[in-house]
Amino acid sequence: VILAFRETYLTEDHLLAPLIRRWNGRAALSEEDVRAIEALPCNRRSFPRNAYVVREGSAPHNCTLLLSGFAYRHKIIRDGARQILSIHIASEFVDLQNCLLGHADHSVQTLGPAEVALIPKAALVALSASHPAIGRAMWLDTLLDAAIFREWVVNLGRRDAKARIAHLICELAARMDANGPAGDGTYHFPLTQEQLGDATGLTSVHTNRILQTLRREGLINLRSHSLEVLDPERLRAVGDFNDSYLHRNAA
Amino acid sequence: VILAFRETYLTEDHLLAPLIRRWNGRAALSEEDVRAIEALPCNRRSFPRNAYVVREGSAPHNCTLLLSGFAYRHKIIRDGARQILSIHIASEFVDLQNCLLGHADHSVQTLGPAEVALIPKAALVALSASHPAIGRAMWLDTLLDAAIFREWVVNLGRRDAKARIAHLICELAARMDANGPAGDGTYHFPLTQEQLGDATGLTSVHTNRILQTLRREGLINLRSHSLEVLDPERLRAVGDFNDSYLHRNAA
DNA sequence: CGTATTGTTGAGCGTAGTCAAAGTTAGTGG
DNA sequence: CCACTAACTTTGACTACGCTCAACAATACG
Repeated sequence: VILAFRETYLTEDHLLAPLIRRWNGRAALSEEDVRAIEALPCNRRSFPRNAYVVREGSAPHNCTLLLSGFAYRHKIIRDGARQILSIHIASEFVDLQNCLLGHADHSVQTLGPAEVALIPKAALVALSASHPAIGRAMWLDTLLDAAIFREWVVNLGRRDAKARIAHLICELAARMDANGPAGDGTYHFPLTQEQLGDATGLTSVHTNRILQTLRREGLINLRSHSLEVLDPERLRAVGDFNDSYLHRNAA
Repeated sequence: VILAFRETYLTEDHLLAPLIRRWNGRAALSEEDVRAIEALPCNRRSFPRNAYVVREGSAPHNCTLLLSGFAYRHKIIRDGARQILSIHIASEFVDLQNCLLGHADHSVQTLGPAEVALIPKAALVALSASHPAIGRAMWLDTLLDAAIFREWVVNLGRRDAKARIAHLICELAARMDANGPAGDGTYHFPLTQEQLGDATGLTSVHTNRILQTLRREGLINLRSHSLEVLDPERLRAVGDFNDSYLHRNAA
């Protein structure tokens, strides 16, 4: 609404419109920038649930923008245990780092069915060099990614199981609120309890027990793939959640 | 040696020479790029041990390049517990993210005395826009940072105490090897056991016990601030360490 | 040389893990 | 549409890794 004047030259039905909208929301892109993004070669692709988008060790030549659905990144360690590194929602890149890194150091998988746009990494790198505002937007995306990783380090290293799970729920809710207009505290929550455990460094059994106490205490209602945050303020307190690491005002 | 032809236009005694050398080591910078870096406004500053370089919540207008010594980044959570997020060695930026993020989401502190170069963040941002190769180098620095954070997430989430500590030691040794020509398996290791615990999500008491078993098993020799890696291969096995996440060949 | 910091040890405890089984839900094919 | 199956969730009993608290020893430093 406020940004309407900026958007006169946006093509709403372009495949990359969600990306342009997200970047434009923090610092205005010039019309030339927008045209250059719209001119990127890209392909739409659909994935079923649990499909691998990127495999650890591979050398992808595309970057993947998530258009709809959810995806997660993870590493498998020697003994077969899995650690989830991040959860991604629509309009985010799931593997922007592969623009400059030669091989993928972790895998990316869908949660539920998802649609993506594949963009050749060479085209993105060239664009970042020729259009400084876009280069800056990609760099900032990387910085925001890293800020979330740092908070996860804290979550795993220094919070107990209940706080870890509450924190993760708060983070996802906050990020989804930022994307859509949100409102009623109800979210699509696509993680199984096993995946939630793999994201928080816990077993699925213990995750289950903690979720029961969060339910019993009237903080959340989570069943099937639907999450209801009943008492956001207390949940944030339990999870020691402070959204400043998300840098919502960053430009 | 191999890069000698590139380095004819490098000024070896410039304050930012370590930075130029590091960046030049992965992808050749043009003479114009090097001149632009050398023209950056910057100030040398010395810090004593345990000095705060950046405080969480502040809005710095400089970025800090570590010239000598060590520094670490950390967050303090509500109950006072500390989580160390990363350890930095000479020639690395300790807070490059503050170029684009408005406020620091964590603190940076020295280990031992350290010398730094302070560069106005506005100058770095401008340079990244006007010189694509430099913008790319900064973006890559951020990506490498993030890759290490991801590995730490795995370390904290899915490895037991012994593997966590072994892994951290392997990582630091590998990064120091990459910097200096290294060789004999002896390193300056500036962390106290309490700090080592804060980096691995453990208490100092348990860290102490684990270090004793690593010593007893003939893997390392760590006393005072001197680390000797006695059996690198077995240490890597114990720590489930694979250096591919460090992307040593990235350009 | 004295004091603060860092490292070491012991005893007891608690959070989270393991293993195994049963219950529930969702998805698939006849 | 229902039956069957696979995936996911829940429960219980037992275990263990790492924490807490407290005291003491060694080292570094002014």
